[in-house]
Amino acid sequence: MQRKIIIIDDQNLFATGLKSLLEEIHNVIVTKIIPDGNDVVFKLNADEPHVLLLDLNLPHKNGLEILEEIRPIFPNLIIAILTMYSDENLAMMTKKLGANAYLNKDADLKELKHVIFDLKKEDFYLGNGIKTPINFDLLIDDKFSQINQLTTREKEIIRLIAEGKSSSDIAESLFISPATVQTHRKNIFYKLKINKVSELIKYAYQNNLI
Amino acid sequence: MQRKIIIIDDQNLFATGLKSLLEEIHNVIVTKIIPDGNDVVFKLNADEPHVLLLDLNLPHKNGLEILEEIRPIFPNLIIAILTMYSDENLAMMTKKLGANAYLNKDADLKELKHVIFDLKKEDFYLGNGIKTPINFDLLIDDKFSQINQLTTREKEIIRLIAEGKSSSDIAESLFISPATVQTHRKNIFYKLKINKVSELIKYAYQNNLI
DNA sequence: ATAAAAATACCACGTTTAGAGTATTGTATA
DNA sequence: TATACAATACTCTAAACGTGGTATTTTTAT
Repeated sequence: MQRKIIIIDDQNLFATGLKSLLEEIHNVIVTKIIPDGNDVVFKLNADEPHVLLLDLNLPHKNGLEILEEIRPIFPNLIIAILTMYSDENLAMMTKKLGANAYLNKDADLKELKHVIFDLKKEDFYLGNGIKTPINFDLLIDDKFSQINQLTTREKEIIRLIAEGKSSSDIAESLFISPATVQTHRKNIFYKLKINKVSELIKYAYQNNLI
Repeated sequence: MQRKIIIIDDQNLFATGLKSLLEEIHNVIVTKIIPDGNDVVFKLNADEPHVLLLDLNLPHKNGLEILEEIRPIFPNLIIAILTMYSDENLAMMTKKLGANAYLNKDADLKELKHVIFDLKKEDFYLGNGIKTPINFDLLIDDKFSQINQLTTREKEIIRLIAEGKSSSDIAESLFISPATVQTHRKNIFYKLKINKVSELIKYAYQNNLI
């Protein structure tokens, strides 16, 4: 049977290249490439695709948000995350949010074919490139809750720290007291179970906070 | 006339997708996809390609090193950098090393066609997605010399700092005195004209040092 | 309307950095 | 064989950070 696919990816060359590659497969058609998170529900409704290939790193609205938004609306849609991050924890997070597959952009065509033709809506396929974490479910909840525990203000401050600003710099630019920045810092460190700026920035980069 | 292309990119899906896309163009053939920096000279020699599409973010050996290595050996080859980084400074660096184009992976097919068919060996084409820096040549020399000024040990220490290690942690794992680590730290900061760990890590991420 | 969560702000203390020096040893290479 | 560069190591000082508290106000959600 024919499979209709939609790609959500902001890297034009990757998306069009992938489309070209997929359409070499018999019975596969890419009906749309969506470069950002705007009006995704509307665009999916129009095409009634079988499979959605979803990047995480999108401008403004990220893939996790999109996933969270569309999963309840399209319960039968096969949603495959297709990202450059081989992060097991991230993968488990997307599983929690209802994704059906997590693939690295380093994946091969065979894996994609498997995702497109074989997956059922209750399945979760983890790409070959991604190592399953040992502490599995524990880790999931941990990281998942970690990121959700961060408040807007805290994330804002993380970004400023990552830009290379000191506590007093941040205080100035947010018009708050340096002491407050210190408190936020303290809370961030506590929530993320870290204790150095360097770890914070590493965390921020690896978890797409920047 | 026919144009033979080689792609060096470790993201399999991107590379094969791009191949598929390019070969839809009349007279274009992708003769090889190279997933790492090993034996590039040998592999290029065998195919005699007209155009090389080179990613920067490769495992073990990075694109800059490959560029530096092959440019003198293949003076007539059109080398186009194709990367996810829209960093003007990085672009200027590759220009210095003899690249003929710098494209973002967000580029469109028109730009690629231009690169493949129109560029002469003395040209340098800067992709649409990349903003030209104001201080241009100044910046080039600056950043270029900056990165080359870093010694092996210094880069090693940057990586350890970025992993979240303190000076004493690093001292322990390298079997040197904390004072020495401090000295390296000082020199790194001086060379990069920065003064905070956060700036260092930002620099490291943005310049592909991690 | 009220409880919970987020954002604000302070004190106090010890640790770690960043910045400025100086200096010795080993290793290339011109 | 000089000379430069890299790697090593030290002192000292001031500033910034990390860690433990406590406490008030504002916002959000029930």
